[in-house]
Amino acid sequence: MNEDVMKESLMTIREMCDTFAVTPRTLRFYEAKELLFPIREGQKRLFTRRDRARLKLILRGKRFGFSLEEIRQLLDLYHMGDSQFTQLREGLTLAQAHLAQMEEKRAELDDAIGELKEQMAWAETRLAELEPTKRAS
Amino acid sequence: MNEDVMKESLMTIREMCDTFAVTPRTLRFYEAKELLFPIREGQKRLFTRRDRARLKLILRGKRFGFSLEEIRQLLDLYHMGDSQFTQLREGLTLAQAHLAQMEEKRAELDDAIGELKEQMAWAETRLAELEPTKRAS
DNA sequence: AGCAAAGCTGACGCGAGGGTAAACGTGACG
DNA sequence: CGTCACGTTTACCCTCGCGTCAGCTTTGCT
Repeated sequence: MNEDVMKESLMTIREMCDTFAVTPRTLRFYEAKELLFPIREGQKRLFTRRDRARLKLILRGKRFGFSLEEIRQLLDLYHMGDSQFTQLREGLTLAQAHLAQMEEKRAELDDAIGELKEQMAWAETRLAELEPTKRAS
Repeated sequence: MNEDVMKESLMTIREMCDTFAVTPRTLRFYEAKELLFPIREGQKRLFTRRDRARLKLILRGKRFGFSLEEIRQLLDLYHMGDSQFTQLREGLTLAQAHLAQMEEKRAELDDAIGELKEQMAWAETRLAELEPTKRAS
């Protein structure tokens, strides 16, 4: 029967959490935000292949700094898209904007790291000045 | 009188905002979090030199990725510190931890940027494959 | 006296969940 | 059959760094 097929393709929330290193709370949160659509067996959620694919994309999107809302739109594009072409083009446009943001962020981070290092060097100099004084007195 | 001295050393919330490019809300928020201690003339806040010095450090700390709570602790160390030595040493220790975090963050960001670029390149390839197909059909 | 601008307090909202409680289900064991 | 221990569900408040809104007083200008 298709029950066997289902058994292999459906995962409980626990299995999902172990597989993807997220908490149950997170999966329920994503469901509430309409990012995932697990089916229900009684009260329990059962996650399909589709949910797993979506979750992978969600986690990847988060690493790229997309907001959950942006990710939801991209996922919707993916599954509702009449034309793969349009999906790809819109996805690319969004990705380009985000790439720019990420590179700007990295530049700021570099500046901050440089400035912090300077401050630390200064502090160490002061420390070196103070320590002998302490010993001498 | 010392009123003149005060006038020079005290700033209204507006002047503070213009000087430091922050909103009134931010200054009130920092006061609520005990990062700033403006004096009151009636119900109006008047910010002292000390507040300005603290605000500078707050904004710098934020650029370094410190939380406001961490910044508060550092500022308290600064003003309450019996020994400058201890202040500097503890500050340095905290700074070292943060520097490590920042560099880790930058590494992750670099990875994400690289991965995103790969994905974009792949998407462009697909687009290039799809576009002629569209024209040919 | 009237009115606008600035300032004040207090409360609620966001994003992306975390934490905890209370209730419900389910399986194993005696 | 009871009950013990879990696992899962819904549901509500907490976080952080403010933004935003409503409603109040205070101040200055005409």
